[in-house]
Amino acid sequence: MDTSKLHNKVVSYIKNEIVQGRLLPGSKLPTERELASSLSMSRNSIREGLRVLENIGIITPVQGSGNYISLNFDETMSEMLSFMYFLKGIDEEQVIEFRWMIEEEALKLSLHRMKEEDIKALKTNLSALIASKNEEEKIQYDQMLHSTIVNACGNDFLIANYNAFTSFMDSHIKSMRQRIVRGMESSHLLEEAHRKMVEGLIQSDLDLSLQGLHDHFGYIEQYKK
Amino acid sequence: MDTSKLHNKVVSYIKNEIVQGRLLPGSKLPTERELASSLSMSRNSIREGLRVLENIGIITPVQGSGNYISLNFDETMSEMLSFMYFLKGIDEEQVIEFRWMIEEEALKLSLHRMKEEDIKALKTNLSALIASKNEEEKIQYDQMLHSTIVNACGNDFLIANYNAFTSFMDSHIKSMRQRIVRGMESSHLLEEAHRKMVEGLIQSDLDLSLQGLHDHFGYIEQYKK
DNA sequence: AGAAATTTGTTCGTATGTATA
DNA sequence: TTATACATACGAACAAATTTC
Repeated sequence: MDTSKLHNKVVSYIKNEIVQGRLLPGSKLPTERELASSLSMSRNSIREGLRVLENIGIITPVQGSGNYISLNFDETMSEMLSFMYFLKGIDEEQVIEFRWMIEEEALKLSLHRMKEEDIKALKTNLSALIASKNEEEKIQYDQMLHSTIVNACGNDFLIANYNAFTSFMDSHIKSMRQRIVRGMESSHLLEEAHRKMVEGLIQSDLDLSLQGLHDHFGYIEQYKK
Repeated sequence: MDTSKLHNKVVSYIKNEIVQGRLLPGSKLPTERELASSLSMSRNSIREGLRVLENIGIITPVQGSGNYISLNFDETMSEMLSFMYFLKGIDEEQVIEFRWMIEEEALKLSLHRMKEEDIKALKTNLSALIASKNEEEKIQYDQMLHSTIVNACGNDFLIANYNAFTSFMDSHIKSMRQRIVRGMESSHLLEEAHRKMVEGLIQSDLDLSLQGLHDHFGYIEQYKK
């Protein structure tokens, strides 16, 4: 870490306190004045460091009370992805392509790692998806179903990536899910794709699951040749 | 974006300037005093906002000169991944698993997207890997070869993820590459794995490429059943 | 080459709004 | 309700690095 800037002193200090187990989620940090005193730096520099920690998702400041350990990185990652999207002018095909990749790999992992409650949740989501009448509901249950699958995969990096990406998609390309849902010529095809995914997961049938995923995203021809 | 805090004013202001195309990479921001004046806030608050922008990777401050648009998110992502790694106590198998997933998907994409120069670079890397005598060199060329493949895949999200992850691995689990290299019982196996990957890519033979990748990471039994 | 001006880095002091006991 | 503790915010000043003349 860059130690040339003074404000990074408090960043690495707090990080280290967390790593050492002396600060846990919910813990209250020393007051800004105390930090300034103990680290021998001004309160302004302390505050600049705290803004970095806040931005990373490590702390949450509460005026009048104090700074608290929070530990939620998804939002920051999502913000960065959003900005990348704008700046690089990334086209939507790349977005779908990436989402497809993540979900395919998650599917492979979840196949053998799903717990009873995950399967139960999947069945519920699928039923709700099929039962839902309007597009808005379909989109909602579609999202929940995919999220359930990925969050059961057991790989924290993959999960964090997906959650950040999902949050990014929902805030900046809201219409994407809608277009995917509409892209399935009839709602029957959409239901069928999800049914395959869920059935495959329950029966540990990878090919069936992947076929469902393929049906779901398959209208992108560029990917997978 | 949270607008309750004053310092976020400058964050959204600069972001918007970039999105509007009025600030490009390399552009110099108005001075802190100018920003303070034009946004009607103190220099201290401006600076807190600039620390956020710096942390995201949007600007790079230069003492005595100014703040400049930079746009490199890899480092921030890498830092967050690092911290996730520490905090969640993620085991190394998950790390390798995630890397494997990324590389496998990148391989599939690169197979049809590699340019002449990429193939040339691959051949060079492979030769250098085979020719290298000591372990340190092997590790270096191993890294370059994998990086070449991923960066040819054409998906910016995947590439950003890989670069962040690579940077994270190299700074926190330096020994991982070493162990992979040593994990191949003889250096012949390591060379063979890479040869398959490169040959497969050149001949558009996906199975051969994937087999090479599998040989490379295959000592993890948990993944891929 | 060197001095002056500019700009970020850092500090101190002060005032205000919010939370908590 | 009051008092205390705390984060939020401002302004002025000096140090250090860079740019300009």
